[in-house]
Amino acid sequence: MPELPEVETVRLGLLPFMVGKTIEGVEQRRADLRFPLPKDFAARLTGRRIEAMDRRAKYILARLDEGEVLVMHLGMTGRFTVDEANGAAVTPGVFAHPGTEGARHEHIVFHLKDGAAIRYADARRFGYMALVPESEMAEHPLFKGLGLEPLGDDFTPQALASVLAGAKTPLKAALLDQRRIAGLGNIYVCEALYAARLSPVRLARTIVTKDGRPTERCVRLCEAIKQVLTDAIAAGGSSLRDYAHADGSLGRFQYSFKVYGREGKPCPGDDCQGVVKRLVQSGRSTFYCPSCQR
DNA sequence: AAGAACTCCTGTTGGC
DNA sequence: TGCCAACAGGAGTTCT
Repeated sequence: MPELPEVETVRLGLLPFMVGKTIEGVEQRRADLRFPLPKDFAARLTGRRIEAMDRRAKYILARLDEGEVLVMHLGMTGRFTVDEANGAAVTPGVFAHPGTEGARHEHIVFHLKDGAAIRYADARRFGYMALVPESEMAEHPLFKGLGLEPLGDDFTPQALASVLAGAKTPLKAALLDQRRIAGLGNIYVCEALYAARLSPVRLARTIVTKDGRPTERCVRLCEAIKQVLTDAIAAGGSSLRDYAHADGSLGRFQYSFKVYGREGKPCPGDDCQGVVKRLVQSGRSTFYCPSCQR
């Protein structure tokens, strides 16, 4: 569920509570999430100090002293809440659920030495955590095949062209493929394609020249991806099912959706009379305007 | 070997 | 109101 902007929002929210802190203990309430949790997970974390928290694609990376990295992926329903040392509860991100709803699926709690607790709940358990030595990150299966970082300096029209060149798959599927670009999900692919006025059905290779150079469409798409993600992060990400409970810590970008979830509504384009259409591509909903996205 | 379909799991929603 | 199918922000595995 969380895509890059939501993961980034969660990371920023956790940052002040976790960086520089030492883990006093870990409650692990089940052996696995999507995958088995690391062997001796709690023991290996206990006593470690969190030196930094970074993000790669949709992964949050907590860099620990002694050289390991705690890798966290939220899957579809992963969410963190923080019990502050002073007893207040904070939700650093966009996935707050009111009341006690989340407690049933609370699988992991990190207790910090300063008294704070970082709680991880995940109803569907598509999230996962791993412990990877810093030196093995680049070669680790989770990261080895990961594609371009869309907000990185090296995400250029040429770089985008190079990962789309020759791809016979529709643009929608290509942009969801984390081996090409890492961090986009269903919402932001739809929104970026709309912003670039490109059809999700168009074959990816058709925005790359025969010799692998970006076409004007590819340049537009590159810009659109960066813009949509940047705007979404600035808005604190998107909160869908829980947006009605907005309390200031929830994302606001859902109010800026142009096409996502807007089937049957008029295209928001200034001089477009089109209607937003929904179709299914590789089992996922795609929303787009057939009139102005070509 | 690329690309699409299936799969994991639980909760919510919309249509009858 | 109740029931149930469809669907949900992801992505690894298995098929074709």
